[in-house]
Amino acid sequence: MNRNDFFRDVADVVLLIPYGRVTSYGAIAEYLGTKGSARMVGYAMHSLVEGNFPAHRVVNRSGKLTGYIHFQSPSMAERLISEGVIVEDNQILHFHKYFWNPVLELKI
DNA sequence: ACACTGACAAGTA
DNA sequence: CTACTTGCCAGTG
Repeated sequence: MNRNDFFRDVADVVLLIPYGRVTSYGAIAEYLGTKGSARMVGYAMHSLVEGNFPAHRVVNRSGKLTGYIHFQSPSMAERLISEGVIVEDNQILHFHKYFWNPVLELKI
C-alpha cells in the first residue's frame, strides 16, 4: 500500500482536526498548497478508512456529508453526532460553528 | 495510449 | 436558492 507524500500529508492534517470539529476537502488541499485538487483529498480518504482514522471530520464546503456512503456502521453522521456535531439528513447544521480551517489554525 | 470516473470547489447564469 | 461548466489528477477498464 504505498502512498505518496500527498496522501501522507492529507492524513497528517486530518489527524490534527480537533475532536468535535470538522473541515473541508478544499481547506486541506489549500493548506497543502494544492488548491484546486480537492478531489484528490477525497480520493486519499479511500485509502485511509482503515482503523480509527477520523475521516468523518472531513466534509464538503457546504457541510454536506458527501462521503457517508463509504462508512459502515456507525455511520458518518452517527460518528459526528457522538462528538456533539448536529447533523440532519447528511447536512451539518450551523456548519460555520464547527468548521476548523487548517490554513488559519496551522499557519506558521 | 485513451476515455471516463470521482468522499470537491469556484465561477457563472 | 439551484443548475451547469471548468479545473483538478490518480485509478480503472
